[in-house]
Amino acid sequence: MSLNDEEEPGCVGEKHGSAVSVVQPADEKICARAAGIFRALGDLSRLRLLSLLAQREMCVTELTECLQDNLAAISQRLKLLRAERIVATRRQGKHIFYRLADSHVAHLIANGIAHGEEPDEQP
Amino acid sequence: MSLNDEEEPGCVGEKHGSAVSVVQPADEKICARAAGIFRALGDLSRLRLLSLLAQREMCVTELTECLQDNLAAISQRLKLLRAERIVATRRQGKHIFYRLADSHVAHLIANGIAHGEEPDEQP
DNA sequence: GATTCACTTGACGAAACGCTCAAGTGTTCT
DNA sequence: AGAACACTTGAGCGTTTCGTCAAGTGAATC
Repeated sequence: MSLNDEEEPGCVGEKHGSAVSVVQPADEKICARAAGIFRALGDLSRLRLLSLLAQREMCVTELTECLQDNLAAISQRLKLLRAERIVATRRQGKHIFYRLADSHVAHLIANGIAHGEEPDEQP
Repeated sequence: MSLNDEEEPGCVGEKHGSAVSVVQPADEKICARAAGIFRALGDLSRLRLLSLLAQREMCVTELTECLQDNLAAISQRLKLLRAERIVATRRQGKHIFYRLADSHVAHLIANGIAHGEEPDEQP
């Protein structure tokens, strides 16, 4: 006989081979958009940049100073973040100011970093 | 004279070249951990998988059915998600059940997908 | 204890990514 | 108009990532 308490090895009470209670993943387009955002946030350099923009609006030169990095590299990162509509821009004379595009993105970043702060959780 | 309303082109009211009000990015380790999590979530296949685990615990075979994909591919994805401590496992006889590792991760995923649902926001 | 089921893992090639350099655009100042 | 400033962009290149295949592990069953 079987050693475990379950009546059968079937996962959800259904026979294994049959696709009876197949759970559907979230809508494809929605998932793709979400994955795009997560991918954009999933790079240390970009996330550092965003953690600055989460504090306040900044122009590219200022970001370059704060991050101590190559101007072109930062511009490339901003380009990607713009493409994912994670940041928005505003021109003022010679400067172009970047900010987080919306509050939703801001929350996502804040939550992610908050999670990063935690030592670990295991209930 | 200048065409814009600002008194000077300086970004934050400070002269541009000087690093007076240099904002610091979030702590390095924390950022790195957060970026790691975001990177792991930033892949369509993995996010689809996680959107299933957000609904309930599942074993690998069941995930394979739901996602209609190669077993080894899914196992590799799970390996990565395990390494980032985004999912946790539980063995029961021959089956290994996967679930989201903690509620924080669950929220992050839910928020990301919720954002993906929105048409757009521009205040 | 040998076989089957349910996975996991290592290796390899293809594709995606991120950085750097050099050149280009747009705006302001002289 | 020309020079200077503040970026942006395209191309090239080394690195990383992903999926696939074949082989390996561990628990249950025969």
